[in-house]
Amino acid sequence: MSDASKSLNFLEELIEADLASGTHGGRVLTRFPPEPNGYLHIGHAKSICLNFGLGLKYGGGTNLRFDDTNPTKEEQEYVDAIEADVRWLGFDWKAVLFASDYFQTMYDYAEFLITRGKAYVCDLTEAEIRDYRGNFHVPGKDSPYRDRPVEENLDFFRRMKAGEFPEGAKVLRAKIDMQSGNMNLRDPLLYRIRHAEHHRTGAAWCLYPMYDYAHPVEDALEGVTHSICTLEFEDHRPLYDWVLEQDVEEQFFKRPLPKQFEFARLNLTYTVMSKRRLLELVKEGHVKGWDDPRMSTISGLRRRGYTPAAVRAFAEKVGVARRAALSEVALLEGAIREDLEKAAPRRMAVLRPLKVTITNLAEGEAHELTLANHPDEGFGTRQVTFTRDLYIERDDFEEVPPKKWFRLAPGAEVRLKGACLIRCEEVVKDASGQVVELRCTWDPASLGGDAPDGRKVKGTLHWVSAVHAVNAEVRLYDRLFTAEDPMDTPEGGDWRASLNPASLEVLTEARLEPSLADAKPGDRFQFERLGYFCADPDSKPGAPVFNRTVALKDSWVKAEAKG
RNA sequence: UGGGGAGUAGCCAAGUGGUAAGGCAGCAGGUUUUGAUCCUGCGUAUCGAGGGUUCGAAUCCUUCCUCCCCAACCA
Repeated sequence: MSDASKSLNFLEELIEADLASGTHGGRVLTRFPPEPNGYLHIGHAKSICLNFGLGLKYGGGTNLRFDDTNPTKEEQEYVDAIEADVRWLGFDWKAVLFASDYFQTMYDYAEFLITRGKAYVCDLTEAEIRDYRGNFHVPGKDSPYRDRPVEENLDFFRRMKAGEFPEGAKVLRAKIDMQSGNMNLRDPLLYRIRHAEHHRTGAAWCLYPMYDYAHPVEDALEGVTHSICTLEFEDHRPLYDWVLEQDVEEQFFKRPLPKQFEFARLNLTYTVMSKRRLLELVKEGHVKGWDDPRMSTISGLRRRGYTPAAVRAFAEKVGVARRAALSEVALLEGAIREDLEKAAPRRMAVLRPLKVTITNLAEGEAHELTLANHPDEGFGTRQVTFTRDLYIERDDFEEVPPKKWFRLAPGAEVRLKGACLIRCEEVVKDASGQVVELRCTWDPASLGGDAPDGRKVKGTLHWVSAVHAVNAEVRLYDRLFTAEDPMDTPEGGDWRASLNPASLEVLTEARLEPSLADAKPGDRFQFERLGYFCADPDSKPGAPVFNRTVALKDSWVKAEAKG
């Protein structure tokens, strides 16, 4: 994948500069630090590919570290799902670690900060703290507890740990600068009391560290060299550095200290990308679950039929930079088409069946045909049966064909893929005028696909034999939102307003060629002329359910639209 | 009336003073038993705007404009 001519992104440049100057002794260690409070989405996939990619490229590896510092939100279920998603994407971590692994060290370092007069126990209420903090235009004012003596701070902090105080009664704060223009430096909270069961440490602690304190400590303890996060943490960088730099005698952290770098998070058109919004979609029933194929979650993409390689290729194509960007889903769709074009075996499937009778073929007469599984002969062949009763796609027939119509129409001749040429002789309608059957004749001389007399047909249709076909459910997905940026709502608007009511269409009458009868969940195919499809976990032997991953590009719809 | 960032074609994104890579999308044509794939060709990008420095500026200086992030005991 790495082409010598390919330019480096800014993080690779930074790392190579550090490597050249020997800043970290030639070492590179990155980390991917999810909070186990939800499922990973395509935005996380970008971060995973970035962090693990860098770890791989520069030989140092990457830690998977769960930032489990808030027991009220985190669960083991999410830990398991996140590990599975990272593995599915194809990455291997150097170690699986947890912020909770460091709770004792973090506590010890906090006592150290207190001892050095760098942190204090504050008794202000939550509302008071907010009030004292000021705002963008008004500087904060010092807490009345700011100059509490060291011994008193230590005593209170230990008693906080011992569980003597209720939640909210006291917090530990860094003593930095209540006047700072950077709100993060106005004596940020380091610890808060939570009498809650933690998914890993149980009831061992009732004191939990805040992200801004925990994160740099974790990175330093693990020897992370480049701590890569998204742009919104930019203003937190001075605090990240402050926390580590208080260790002046280097008792806690080895040098050099890790450094934080920020990149722009991924945004995709026609979708939402925050855990909170995704959770709302699930809870409010707009989708069927975290792994609904319309979701931008990794589990959703997987169920939709995306391959890990396609997601990785997408992450590579979208690039890394520091400017907030909104990437087009078309890039993601292009990535999966590109991968599946090479990898997916071809099959014939009729989504909306229209009956075709070959009138000059005897009842019971059958021709066994051999079809290639892929343009690449290495994929081998399979047998299908051509009989008198067939189904073709309803969309492939027009009673009054538009200009440049290559498909079937009264009197028109087309090729049935891998079979023969047929001509439409008669259109049968029901009482309501609906076309219910096409009576056609075939040219026996064209068996195999071409007419010996050299006459050409422009259209080739996919088809299945009625008696041999297996019935299936096929789910067609469209974008979940109709707005490019659902979050960019007009004044007072709700992002849900642009939810696409037609994002899912379930087809229950699809007919598939028999080789698809026992498709296993996760099996991917190209249904000729339609798109790429993936067998859903809802499939049963003999009763497959397919999800459309992405449709094939279709220049006919454009030509038709233009007239 | 604070602090921190960012502005290069429809969307991403290289470029780090020497005269604007690449990908995606789009358009046109060719091949084709998938209107797919594949192949070929196609973009005057006022490099956010003005001013300046320089033989030479997307790159340096300056003024201005626009957009994003920050006021959880979330991460």
